[in-house]
This record gives sequence, C-alpha cells and structure tokens, in this order.
Amino acid sequence: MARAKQLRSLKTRERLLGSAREFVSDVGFEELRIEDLVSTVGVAKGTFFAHFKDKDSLMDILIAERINALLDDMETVHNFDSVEHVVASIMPLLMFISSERYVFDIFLRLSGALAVEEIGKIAETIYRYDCILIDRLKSGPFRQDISAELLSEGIQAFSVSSIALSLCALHSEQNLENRLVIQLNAWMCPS
Amino acid sequence: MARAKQLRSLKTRERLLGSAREFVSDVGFEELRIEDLVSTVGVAKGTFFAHFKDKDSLMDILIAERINALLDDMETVHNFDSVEHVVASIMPLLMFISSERYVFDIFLRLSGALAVEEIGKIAETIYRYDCILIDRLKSGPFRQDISAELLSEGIQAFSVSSIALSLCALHSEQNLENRLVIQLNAWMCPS
Amino acid sequence: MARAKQLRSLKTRERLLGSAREFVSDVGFEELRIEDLVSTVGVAKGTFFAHFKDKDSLMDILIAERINALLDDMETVHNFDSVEHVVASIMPLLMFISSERYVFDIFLRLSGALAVEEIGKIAETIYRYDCILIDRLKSGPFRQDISAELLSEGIQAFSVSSIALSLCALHSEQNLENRLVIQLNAWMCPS
Amino acid sequence: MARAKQLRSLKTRERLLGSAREFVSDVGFEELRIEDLVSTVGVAKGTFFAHFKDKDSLMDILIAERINALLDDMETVHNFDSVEHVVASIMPLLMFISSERYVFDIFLRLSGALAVEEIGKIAETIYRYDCILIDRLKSGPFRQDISAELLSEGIQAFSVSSIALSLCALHSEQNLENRLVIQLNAWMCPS
DNA sequence: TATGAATGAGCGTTCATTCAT
DNA sequence: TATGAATGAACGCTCATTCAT
Repeated sequence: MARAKQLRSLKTRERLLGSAREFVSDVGFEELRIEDLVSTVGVAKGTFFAHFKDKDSLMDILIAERINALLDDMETVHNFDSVEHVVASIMPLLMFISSERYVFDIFLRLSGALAVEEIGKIAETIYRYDCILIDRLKSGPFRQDISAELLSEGIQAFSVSSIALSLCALHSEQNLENRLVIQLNAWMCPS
Repeated sequence: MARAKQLRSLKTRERLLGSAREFVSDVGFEELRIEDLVSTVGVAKGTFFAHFKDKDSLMDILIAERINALLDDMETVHNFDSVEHVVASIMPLLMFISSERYVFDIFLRLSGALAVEEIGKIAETIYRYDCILIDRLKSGPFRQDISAELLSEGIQAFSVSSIALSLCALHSEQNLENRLVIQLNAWMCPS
Repeated sequence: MARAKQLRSLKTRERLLGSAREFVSDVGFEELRIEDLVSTVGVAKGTFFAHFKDKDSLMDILIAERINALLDDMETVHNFDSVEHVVASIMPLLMFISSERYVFDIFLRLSGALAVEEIGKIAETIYRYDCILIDRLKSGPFRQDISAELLSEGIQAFSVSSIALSLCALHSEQNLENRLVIQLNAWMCPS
Repeated sequence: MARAKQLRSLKTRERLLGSAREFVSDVGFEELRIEDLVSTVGVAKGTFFAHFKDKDSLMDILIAERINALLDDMETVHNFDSVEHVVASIMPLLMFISSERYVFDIFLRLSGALAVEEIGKIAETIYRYDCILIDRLKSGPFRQDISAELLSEGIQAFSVSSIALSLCALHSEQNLENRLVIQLNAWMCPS
C-alpha cells in the first residue's frame, strides 16, 4: 500500500528540489516563488503541496542541505588546535547563515524542533553540528573545567549572537570573525 | 497657530500610542493591526504614517518602553553578588522578549542600529542595558581576566541563545533559567 | 474464479458504503471526504471511482437509502384523514432533506432524472414518494376537482418551498410545519 | 470621516460592476472570473474585495439587478385577468432564474435573508416581487377564501418547483409553462 | 480491479504602505 | 497634517477526478 509510490513520485520530488536549488542560486532563498517553481518544473501547484507541507518546509530542506554540505567540509578537520582554528572552521557556516536575513530567520525558526515527532531537517543539522563540535572539542587545547557539551553551547550562543549583529548595517564580516575570536578565546581559554 | 497645530499633532500621536498600548495588552504585539488602531483612534490610515515611519517604528517604541521599564527595575539592584543573582535580575527582561516570537523577531531586527544616524529606541535600550550590566559587573565576584564589556557581551549572547531555544516547543521557561545559570557560571566564573 | 472476484468486489463496495454511512452519521453528508473514506477502508482513491461513478453517485445512494427508510415508515400509514395528518406524515422526510443545505442541494439536483436511461436512486424515491402520496390522497377527505396526481405535485411544491425557506437563518423548524399546514389546507381543502 | 469616499471609490465600483455585467452577458454568470474582471478593469484583486465581500456578494447584486429589471416590466401590468395572464407575466422572471443552474443555486441560497441586519439584494427583490404579486392578486378574478399573501406564497412555491424540474434534462421550457398553468389554475381557481 | 500520483484553476486572504487630493 | 482608496503579489488551499501503470 505504500509501495508503488517511488518511481514517479520521487522523480517529481527531485525535479522540484532540483529546480528549487537553481532558483536559490540564481535569485536567493527569499526570492524563490512557488509559482515560478511549479511552472518551471511543469507540474501543478497542488503537486507541490502534495510533496511539501508548505514553503517553509521546502526551505527547511534546502537550507539543511547547504548546512550539511558545509558540515561535511567541517568534518574533514579532525582536531581543533586553537580558538582561531575553531573560528576558521565554522566561519563558512556562519557566512552562509548570515548571507540573507531570510535564511537566518528560517534558521532561527526551524532550528528548534517543533515537536518531538517532527524534527525538521535544519534541527537535525544542528544536532549533527553539535556532535561534530563536541567530538573535536574533547581533544582540543581548551579549558577542561567544563564539559565539551557546554563548551559547544557557548560556541553556538556566540555564533548566533555574532550573526545577528552582522545582519545589522554597522557590522561587517571581518568584524564578525574578529569579535568571535575574542569572545571564544575568553570562553574557551580563560586564563 | 503653529503651536496649536503642534499640540494637536502631538495629541494625535499620543492617542495612537495610547491606543496601541491597549491593543498590545489585549491581543499582543503580533496581533496589532494598523487598521484597527486608526479606526479606534478615529483617524485615517495615512495619518498613522505621518506620525510613524512604519509599523516597525511603532513597535520599536512600544517594545523599547517595556524594556526601559524593566531596566528601571534592574537599576534598583546595585550589585551582583552571584551568577544566580545576575540571572534573577535579567530574567524579567528575558521573559518579556521571549513572550512572543514576534517580539523576539523585532528585537533581533532592531537591536542593532540600522544606520549610524538613526539609532532606534530598542537599540538605545540595548546600549542602556549594556551600561547597566557593565557597571554592576565591574564590582561583582566574577572573573577579572576579561573586561566587564566582554563579560556583558557573553551574557547577552547566552541570553539571546536561550530565548531562541525557549521559543521552540520543547524548551520551557524553567529550563531557560536553569540553563542560563549553568552557562553563565561557566562564562563568568571559570575555575 | 470470476465469482470470487465478484465477491471481493462486492465486498469492497460494501465496505465503502458502510464506512460512508459512518462518516455521514459522524460528520454529516457535506463533510464526507473521499480521501478520508478510502483511507479508512484501506483502498486507493481510484478504487472508489471504480465502484462509483462520482461522489454525487455515492451521495445519491446514501441519501436515497435514508429517504427510503422514511418512506417505509410513511407507508405504514394507509389513510390521510386530514391535512394535519398529511403534514405530520411527511415531516420526517422534510426534516431530513432540510437537515443540511448540502443534502437539499443534492436532492434538488438529483431529484429529476438526468436522462431517461439513468434514473438515479433519489429520483426513484421521488417516484415512490409520489406513488405513496397519490394512493393515500385518492381516498382522503380532500378536494376532488383535481386529480390525486396534481394534488401530490402541489404538496411537493409547497414542501420544497418550505424547506428552502427553513434553510435560511430566519426560519425555524416549527415555522416550517405551521406554514405548511396553512398552505396545504388552502391547497387541498379550498372552501 | 465618511465623506471623501465618493468620487474615486464609487467610480471604481461602477467600473467593476460595469465590466462584470459585460462578462455576464458574454460568458454567463457561472463563467465570470474575479481574476479576469480585475485585470480587465485594471485594478488589483485586493480592490475587488474592498468593494465586495466575496464573489457571491457580487453575484447577489448582478442577479438582483436583472430581477429588478424584470420586475419593472412586471409592474407595468396592473391587473391579472386570468391565471394564464399571471403565468405569462412571471415567465420572463422564471426564464431568467432557470437560465443557468448556477443562477438558480445563487438565487436559492441568497433568497432568504441570512440575518435580519444584512438583507441581501436578491432577498430584497423577493420581497418586492411578493408585494407586486399581492397587489395584483387582490383585484384579480381568483379565489377569495384565502388571503392574497397566501395566494402569492403558492405561486412562488409552484414557480420554484417548476424551475427545479426544468433544470433537469427531461423537462423543457414549454413544459414549464404548461405545467405551471395547470398547477396555478388548481391553486388559484379551485372550482 | 486496483493503485496513487498528479491535476487544475480559481478563490480568498493578507495588510502595510503609498499617493493623489 | 489629514484623508482613505488603491495597491500588490504571492500563498495556501481545495479535493473530486483522471490516468498511466
């Protein structure tokens, strides 16, 4: 009963996702229009909503994909040898999330699980990100008086805070990185 | 004559603000509609926009008012004798900002100055908040290896991060406070 | 083998009908959704349309069933001894048809034969209703200057008209019965 | 405060109505599309909904207009000298209402007042129709044992019933008129 | 017979904001 | 300053029906 689904359905879904990816790289996340999407793919609007609950749900998937790609890169780094190293490793991720206010908004909205049973894709990446960080932090040259888990929480808090600031007119990308290095040094290597 | 006009103008503005405050306390910030507001006050829509640049601008004022009232309370505390004390002092503020996702969104958007010349009201409260914190932190029993300014930045980062989490379904208010105590202990009193 | 298939087919049809009856008694005719129906029964949407021409066709069957049950009751009355008696006898039927605007709509749409060859179930009940009425009217204490057939037409006209009115907000069930007694007295017993 | 409305607003409303009338005469009531309407008139969709509650509300106005025009004609007849005369007088109206099933549906739905305070336009025409009928019936050569009001109710009941039948495939316009003459003779001139 | 993905086309909605008067 | 009509553009929705497998 849940069998014959795969072939056509999956293909349609992939076509929608593929086209959506193109739109995003062309005009950005915020400018993606469902209407354009379905007309480009050549399916009915109803078909879109049969595959995705709503626009946010599509965004959740697309943004999570990008985050996961960045996490893949991050995972190739097996050790953090300094705070600067940590910051350099997570900067691509922060750059992406702060690339559009819209992306940051979606990220903030969907980063927490809406309900236990329906963990979104972005929420999953947060978890994965946390795991990666924690693993690398355990063996790093950082303070040992608190757990790696807590250490990770702090990194995320300072990251979000920095992104929020960077989305205001006065604060540039360079400032973001500098500020973060200072803050994380104070957080991770108190003298 | 010009004076009289100014007076009337001020009165209209005040009536709009007063009515807006009532709407907010009745239905919350998010549910405030310009349309309802002007029809209650008895002026035209255009009049609203003659007095306020846009809806955000009104929200900026209303939310800043509330924050300032909470900061007034906070100012009556002249010393922080522990991290718990810090958390207890700032909790009312955090509760307010996390009371509605909409308030948090506005807060995040307007907390940074949009441009040097047009510092918003919320941005001013952030500055004031920062000053209050820094002042109290200087004399508190906290780590001395970093500046009070940096200490304050961390408090704000953990606060924002905690609020964001608390706005997700899985995280309650109690958790917010507990989590914050743990985090700020690690931040402010590294052993 | 063909028999077995036929049996299974009949069973599916019966299951669909049975489940539909439950839905109707739970949520009413209008709220019945084919989607809910098939998922409850555990068959695909297409299967429904293999058994029923369209949704109206199912409704035709379900509504006709109910009407026939009410006609069964009506048939136990063998004589009409007054207009009040007539009205009391047909009231259950009118109550059912006016129970939902949707039922009335379907009834109106399907009460006339769409084409000679495809007389619907409801159309058949109309015919049966007419026969019952005509039979009872022949021996009743009613005007004799016109045929029982015409008498019956009038009863139906006044009935439909009364139902239409009762489906408007201002008119209640009680009014329906009162109005009908007055009208039918004038129709059936002109002095 | 309710002053400056008239000029532009009324003109826009008239343009919408005028264009709607054209659409209706071109493609019929059912085929009128709000989207086509606003794009033809050159206003935004929001403008339509600022002037009319919904599509039904527009239909109510358009159909009521037509009915009123037919009632204007009917009003030029000051006496009914026979049942045939009555039928001939109301036939244009019946023809219009039965011209599209959609029109009949709207008519049935909106002919009753939804609530005391919001009498629709069609409901008003029904009232007007009733008044006209009653007035002419008083002096006609019809039965005197019942009130003109009741007489009118019967005419309307037989009319609606006849229209409903005529909208079924088997029944033509000619039949409608013939049937009605027979029925109304029995109703209005019982021997 | 059975499947279930896809269709389709329009409606109503939203409401801050603008602009001609 | 004040007015208020008009804008706008996309979203979500609906859900019976079809059709290729």
